[in-house]
Amino acid sequence: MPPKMTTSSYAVLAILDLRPWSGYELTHQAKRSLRYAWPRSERLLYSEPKKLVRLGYATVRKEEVGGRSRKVYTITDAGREALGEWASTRTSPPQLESEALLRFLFADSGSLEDLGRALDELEEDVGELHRSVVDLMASYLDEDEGHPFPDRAHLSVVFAVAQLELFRAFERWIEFARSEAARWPDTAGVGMDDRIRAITEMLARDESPVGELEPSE
Amino acid sequence: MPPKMTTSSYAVLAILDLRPWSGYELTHQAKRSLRYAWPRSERLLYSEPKKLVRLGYATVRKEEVGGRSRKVYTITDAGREALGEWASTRTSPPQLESEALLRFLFADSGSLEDLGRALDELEEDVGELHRSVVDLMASYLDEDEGHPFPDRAHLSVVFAVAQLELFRAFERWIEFARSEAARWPDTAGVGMDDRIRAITEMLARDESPVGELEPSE
DNA sequence: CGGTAATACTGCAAACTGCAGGGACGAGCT
DNA sequence: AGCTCGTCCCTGCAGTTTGCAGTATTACCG
Repeated sequence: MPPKMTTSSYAVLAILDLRPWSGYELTHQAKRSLRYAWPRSERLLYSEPKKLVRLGYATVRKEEVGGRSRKVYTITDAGREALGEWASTRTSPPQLESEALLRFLFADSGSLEDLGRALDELEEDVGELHRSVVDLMASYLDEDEGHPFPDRAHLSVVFAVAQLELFRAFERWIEFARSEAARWPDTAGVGMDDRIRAITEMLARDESPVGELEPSE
Repeated sequence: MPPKMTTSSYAVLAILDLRPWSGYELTHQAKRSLRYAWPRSERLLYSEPKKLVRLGYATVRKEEVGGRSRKVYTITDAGREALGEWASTRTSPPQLESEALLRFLFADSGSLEDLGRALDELEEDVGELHRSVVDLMASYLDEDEGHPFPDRAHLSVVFAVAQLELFRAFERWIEFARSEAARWPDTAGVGMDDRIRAITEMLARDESPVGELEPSE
């Protein structure tokens, strides 16, 4: 049986469609683009192109650059065809993985300080991603640098808008969560008090309490 | 060597801290809570409690409910202690996985219709999650239902605020992306035109183009 | 009396991750 | 001349996680 094409395989194939890359370059390119919508380990990114070769969707050639060898992968016509077919299949639903949010949900296992730290860490992590996207946009405008694939700029820029909207949503929530937690005497036992009930009522009406509700005391 | 505690193990342990559950109940409870911040397969959720038992963090007892047997897991003191220690460790950075966003980034592998469909599918999937959270909030206010663990309501409600902020951010972006794509003659070859440059400049200044910029024509 | 759904799991192959390891090269330091 | 440090360029392996198939009982509906 031939190996199965996963979404990760198609993601790598799509990168290969931009230009030929060595395994090493590919993992680093993926770190800059895939990371924001399809995060995968470096290890997998080294393995996928081999699978693509076995399936006839790519070819390898070994290059020797001064004693150091590298494997350069190139997409084939069959590979481009497979990509086109992928574009017409149903996408899988989006998934968010956040240990900090998980900690928040089960914050009564720890102290208020633990909760505060989890929020700080989330802010730090999101802030780092946020800055890196803003910097990337600045580099697209730079006269010397510019976009690595200028005629694809519309896709990566509108894609970046999605990231920044999500980061901003996270940051707004962190503020909100901090101001709520500030009035809790402890992580446990607050329950459905008047304020929490008011927030729940807004949510049940699909309204946002963030920035709308007066901060409590 | 004893098995290693992963974040998933702690997540299951935290659910077990609420009350004892059977494996079956646990997987269904997890589907309603973990899903939004730490999505894991049903299969894993059946395996984790066994590991917790091997580590002494939980105990099992077999119950016979009318010929049908079930394994009920209960947290131990050692388990509660482990939970407390988990609360003080560094959280891992948040990660988003969205095949629809991935498709958008590589939309030039397909047609404009493919792109539109990917956005429709994302809207559908996010809408479903969005509605399920709103419904959950309504059930917390219901006189008959209420919150399953009333004194934990503050945590799950503020947690739900995060979900809804993120869903709204997604939905706003989908609108924006659709209106941008509407003026593209094709998925490929638009590149850094005046409008995309204007958006890039806003992003590089960390401003949001969503709802700010006039819709094009 | 048969069909479908819900209850309540387990086994297994395949996908994916993290870490360790291993050479070769270039730059900078002593 | 020899040394370390960082970057280049991957591979092997053990362990985690997923998806699917399979199993067996009870409950409800027509």
